[in-house]
Amino acid sequence: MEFPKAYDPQAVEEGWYHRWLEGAYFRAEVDPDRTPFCIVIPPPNVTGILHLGHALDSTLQDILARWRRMQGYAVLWLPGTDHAGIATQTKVEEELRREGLTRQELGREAFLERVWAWKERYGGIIPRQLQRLGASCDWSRERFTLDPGLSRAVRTTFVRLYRQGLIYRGQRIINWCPRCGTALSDIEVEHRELPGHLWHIRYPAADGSGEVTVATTRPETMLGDTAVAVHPEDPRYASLVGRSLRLPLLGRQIPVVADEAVEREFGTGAVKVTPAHDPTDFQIGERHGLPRIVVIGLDARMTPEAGPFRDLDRYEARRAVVAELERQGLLEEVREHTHAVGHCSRCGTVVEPLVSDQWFVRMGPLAQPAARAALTGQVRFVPERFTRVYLNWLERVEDWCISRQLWWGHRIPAWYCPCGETVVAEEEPTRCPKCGGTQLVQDPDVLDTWFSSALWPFSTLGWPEDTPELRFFYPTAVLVTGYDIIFFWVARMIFQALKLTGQVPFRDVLIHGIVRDELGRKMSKSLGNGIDPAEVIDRYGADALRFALITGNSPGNDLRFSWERVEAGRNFTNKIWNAARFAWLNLRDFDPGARSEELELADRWILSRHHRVAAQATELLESYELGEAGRVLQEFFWGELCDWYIELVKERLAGRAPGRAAAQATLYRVLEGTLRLLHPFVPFVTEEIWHRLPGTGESLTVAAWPEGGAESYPDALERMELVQEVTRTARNLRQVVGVPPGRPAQLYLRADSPEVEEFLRPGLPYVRQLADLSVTRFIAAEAPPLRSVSGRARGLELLLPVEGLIDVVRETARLEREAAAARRELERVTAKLENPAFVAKAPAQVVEKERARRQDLGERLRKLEETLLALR
RNA sequence: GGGCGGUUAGCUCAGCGGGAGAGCGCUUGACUCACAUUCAAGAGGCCACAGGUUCGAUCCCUGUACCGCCCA
Repeated sequence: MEFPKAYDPQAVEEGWYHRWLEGAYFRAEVDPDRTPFCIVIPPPNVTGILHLGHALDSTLQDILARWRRMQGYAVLWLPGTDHAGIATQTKVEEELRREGLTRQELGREAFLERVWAWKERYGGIIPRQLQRLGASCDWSRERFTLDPGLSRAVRTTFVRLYRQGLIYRGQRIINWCPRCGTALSDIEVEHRELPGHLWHIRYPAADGSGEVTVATTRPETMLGDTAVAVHPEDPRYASLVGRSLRLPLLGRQIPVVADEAVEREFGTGAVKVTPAHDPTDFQIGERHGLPRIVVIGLDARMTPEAGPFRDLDRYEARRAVVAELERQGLLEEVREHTHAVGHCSRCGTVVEPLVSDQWFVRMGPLAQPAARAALTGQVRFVPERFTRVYLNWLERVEDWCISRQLWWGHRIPAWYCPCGETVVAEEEPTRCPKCGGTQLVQDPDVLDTWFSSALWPFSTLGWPEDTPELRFFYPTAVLVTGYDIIFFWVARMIFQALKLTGQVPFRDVLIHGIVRDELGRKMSKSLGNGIDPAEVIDRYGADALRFALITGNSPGNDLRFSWERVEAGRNFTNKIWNAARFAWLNLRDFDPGARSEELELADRWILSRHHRVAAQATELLESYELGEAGRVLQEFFWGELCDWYIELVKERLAGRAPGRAAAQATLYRVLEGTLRLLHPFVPFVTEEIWHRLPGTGESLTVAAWPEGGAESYPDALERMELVQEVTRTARNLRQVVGVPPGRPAQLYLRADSPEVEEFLRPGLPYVRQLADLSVTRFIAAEAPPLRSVSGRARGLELLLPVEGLIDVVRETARLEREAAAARRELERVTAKLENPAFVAKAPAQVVEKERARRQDLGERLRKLEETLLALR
């Protein structure tokens, strides 16, 4: 077998994914003997492509899934996509437009065939990209929101909620996107602050006695005014309430009403009321029984109700209305004014609030239990602060408009009879239950895509059937998603689950931030700053991308993408590869089954560290601190296993020092165990390496997770810490003196006490080896001074003899810097210890630590001053 | 207007009651028999500001400033 010097992800990733699929390691089975662990993927848009946000989201899920799988849970990570009503339909309509066609010309049936064909063509992209990322989904259970089973779940839900009065059809104000030609829910509207104007318009009294000035940002809607409202406690207008005004331009009489919704400070304190075109006005209209006059149509043009302004576009109408008011002297003033304007979150068009007949979900009765589930901890948000975001939304949520004037989606299961009867049923009714007529016509609209997504955690498991999967895997363990869809999706899943299954859909919700570009901007199509995960994988490998995405940021915060981080990830995978290569070269004659000989200090140290790190990683994963877990493992692998242990065992493995077999056994155990710990984070490189080691099994994906904690040698940990400190100081002295690399140096040690000397003694060969020293020798405290440079480690002094002259000036400066630092520290520590409150109240352990520090600092300072004196 | 997050090394970010950390960048040295996608040594920080709690605050509390996000 070959073991190239550099890791080449291209050469192994695809092959491993295939073998994982062949081995069916990701296949989830209902197994009552094991604990279930289920994650449903947030279904991406079926015809979309994977972006870095998905890559982050999926990596987090994959880490959890792989980790739990290794722990022995029955893991189901269920993949799938949603039909993304507006987005997909829009794409296909664009394609039609290029052919000079519209969907209306094509007709509903033929159009839907086109969309399905489109879905077949592009629907496989995302799953393939997830596979490249290494996602350990159970593809045999892949779902699509328009699958028959999931469609049935949608119909069942609709009918059930309708019968309970939780779904109704009614005339309410909705957000209309004139470009998409459909109603939108409140959260599909993005409010953007835009500069505009505040027009002050005079409305004369009907009887000619005076006038009222109203302020508005949308003068064109005045054509639909059916009242003017003032605050009931506003003394300025108290006498006006109940009187009539004459609406300018159209001349109809409208009343002045008093309503608490009016803000007295805004404009003049009197507002025009257009119930058909403003949500607040709609509510005022409801309270006062005002008529609703629709003056802006679905095409964003003025309706015949607008009289002389009919057929004008809404913005043309605005200009025309303002011009006419001005001509008639009714425009009192115009002020600059910025205000929030709603835009379609899908296409960016300014939405038009207007009254129309739509289907709604009554939110009051559903929101309350959903809030309680979070308050009682049945659903737990991680990080916790997102609970508030969720609760605040539920508190003030309005009824949810679920009908869309689209063709691509779940058709609303409601049929209308000419007799006026509405039939809501799961299956198409043959005749009207009221009049027996057969002229039933189905509602032409479809449901909001999120209506089906809201059922995802249980519809994918077979609901409304009582399937074994549903019974075993539901409620799911954790949902992983971005904070940007807490309202759209998370909240809706929770209230639907509680209503329909009587259970929460998941116990935990792990929220992450969004991935931004290198400049911190949101990635978007219009900016063209998106980065294709496939390109990153091509260049650096999936493991490098995964590692870059999950380290260096904290849960719930946004993450800035950077190629540098990916490069660092790639370097890490290469480091893992090469450490394994070293092991492989040195384990050719190793028998994992053989009894190992006695371990020495370094072996006991690295084993202790390994177990401690395993325990730490497990804890961090349990608390969803995946990035921190990854960081801890990287730090251990690189900073301890490679930089210290492997360097140390080189002598033994090469036969230049005794204890080769123990070194082999330890290296093998620690490396093999750490590969397991790293596998959820970087699955490809670890799997590839694992199979190159002797005595390993079928696949790392199903190898047991090392829980850690077992084997620990506290003395080895402490001793190695001192070895490291002495080594570092010795290396520093070498550098200071300018001993050329490769030329062994001599080092003398002067311990503060015999205990320190004894403690360090077993580690001395390590120091010699690592700092490239020919001799290390303890000398007595009173030994005559040497011509040397000195440094200090805890409890002892290091002396590196100098041949010839040393640069007295430089050395003096260096030592003075050190002495100054030591003095500062000593003062701080002394002040602390002289504070009786500290000694009395701080934990004994802390006080003891400070005392030891004072001791050591005092010693250090004394030695430094001695040396400085000698130099002068 | 309400809420949330951020302000820590040149850059990007971790840490969050007891000696300020990482990656990248920078300086110096080394192609040392796993790795130059590397190794060793080093420079660099009143942890935004002002109060408070505490024996002790980068960390907890209150407020201020600036940046960003969400909701109205």
